[in-house]
Amino acid sequence: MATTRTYLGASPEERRLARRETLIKAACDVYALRGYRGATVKAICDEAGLTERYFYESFANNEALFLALFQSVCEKMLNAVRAAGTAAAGTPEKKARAILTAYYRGLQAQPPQARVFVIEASDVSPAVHAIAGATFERFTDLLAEAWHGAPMRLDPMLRAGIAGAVVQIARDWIESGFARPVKAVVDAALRISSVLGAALDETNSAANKTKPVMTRKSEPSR
Amino acid sequence: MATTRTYLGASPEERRLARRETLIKAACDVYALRGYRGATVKAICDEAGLTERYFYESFANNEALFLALFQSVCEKMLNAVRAAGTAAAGTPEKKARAILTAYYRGLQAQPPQARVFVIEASDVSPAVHAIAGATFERFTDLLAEAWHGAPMRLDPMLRAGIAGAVVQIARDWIESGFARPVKAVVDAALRISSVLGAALDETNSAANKTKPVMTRKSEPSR
DNA sequence: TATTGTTGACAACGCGCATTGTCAATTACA
DNA sequence: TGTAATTGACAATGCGCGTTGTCAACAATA
Repeated sequence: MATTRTYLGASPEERRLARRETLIKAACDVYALRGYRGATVKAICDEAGLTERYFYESFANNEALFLALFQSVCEKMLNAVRAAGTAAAGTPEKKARAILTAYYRGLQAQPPQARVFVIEASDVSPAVHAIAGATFERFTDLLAEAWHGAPMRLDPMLRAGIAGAVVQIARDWIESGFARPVKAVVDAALRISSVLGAALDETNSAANKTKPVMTRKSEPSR
Repeated sequence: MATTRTYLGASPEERRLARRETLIKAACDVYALRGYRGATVKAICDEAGLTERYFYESFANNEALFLALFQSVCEKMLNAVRAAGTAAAGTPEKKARAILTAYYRGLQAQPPQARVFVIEASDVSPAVHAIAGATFERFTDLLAEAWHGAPMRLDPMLRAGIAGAVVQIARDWIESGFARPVKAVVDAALRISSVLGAALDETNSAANKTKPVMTRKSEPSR
């Protein structure tokens, strides 16, 4: 029962990876249709046209699949957003607007996925929660950099607040069925994120090289 | 099998309500200890010293109990916060600070409950989600009123953003084990909420009596 | 004290789903 | 073409927990 032969023109590894991809795509559809909670292993396998055995061949369980998918989605989102920020020339506000517009447009382009990955993801599991947190730390750093013009140390609580605002706006927008134009959504997020410009100017005017002396005792990241 | 006798000095209704209260208190402890997901009906009943029969006598299911408890917690929180805002005299900023301080202090006073009701509550069920949403609409209205000096129509997206910021700051703070002083937390939230002052002055300078003419097409509440 | 409402301990059933196992049909290769 | 790897369909098991039901022990009233 070794696994060594080519089959249908593909090596064992190729077949395994192909199945893995098939499962991921199927899972994405099922998540979008039923939500993560309602997505049973069987439903995903049916959608993929594969059996449970091949599910467990590539993933320890449903959560592991979701985690892999979520991680990839987050990376893509961050890349798109970073690119938009880099491409945008002009005032800090224009850069920040470009970042936020890229984010919300990305959601609007994939409504079912947006629902799953923005609204449901946070409480799928601690691991997913951690990825979401790290992703939005980076997202907010990009925003701060846009407003300030250079990489920036941010107060963790302020960063959390901005991230929370951006995400909550996304949630409400998604739940409303994208009832409002992107511009209105971006405007609200932009207005809130603008405190990054002011806040940074106040507290860290020259703190991007030397660490501030009055730093807090500890910094539990999340 | 009518239920009419006094028993241990209490009428049937009194006994039923006493059991209900016992269950609610027990549930609160179990939620705090294991989280909502880990709180089985049996665990709550064991903690209460009652049997499952009496659970279903007062609640349709676990979620119904949580909903009742959550609703009461939200009401108390809003009352406390409203009182703090009313009591605080002085500049808009001082009023807003009083509101936020009351909120975060309230969380700090009950760490396990804070974890459950701030972090877990949102995704217990759609009904709970709705309560949470409505609560923070009102919370943000209080903040806006503090900043502006009078009740105010708020852009829904802006309101969502502010609410998201306040809550996300709370979440991070709780997950850090309340690592930072309340003042630092309040400062961050206050800074973000300050856009309410600016935003309202811009868009609705005299709109608290007549509805603004340029109102948006529709307003899907959430 | 006898009867009946009331309570607590606990068994029993059902359901959904994850996870593993069986077996015949299909495909590659010697 | 025959043998062994590979696959798909599907049954079988196990587990957790919600929910309902049983029955003996306890308390109140006539």
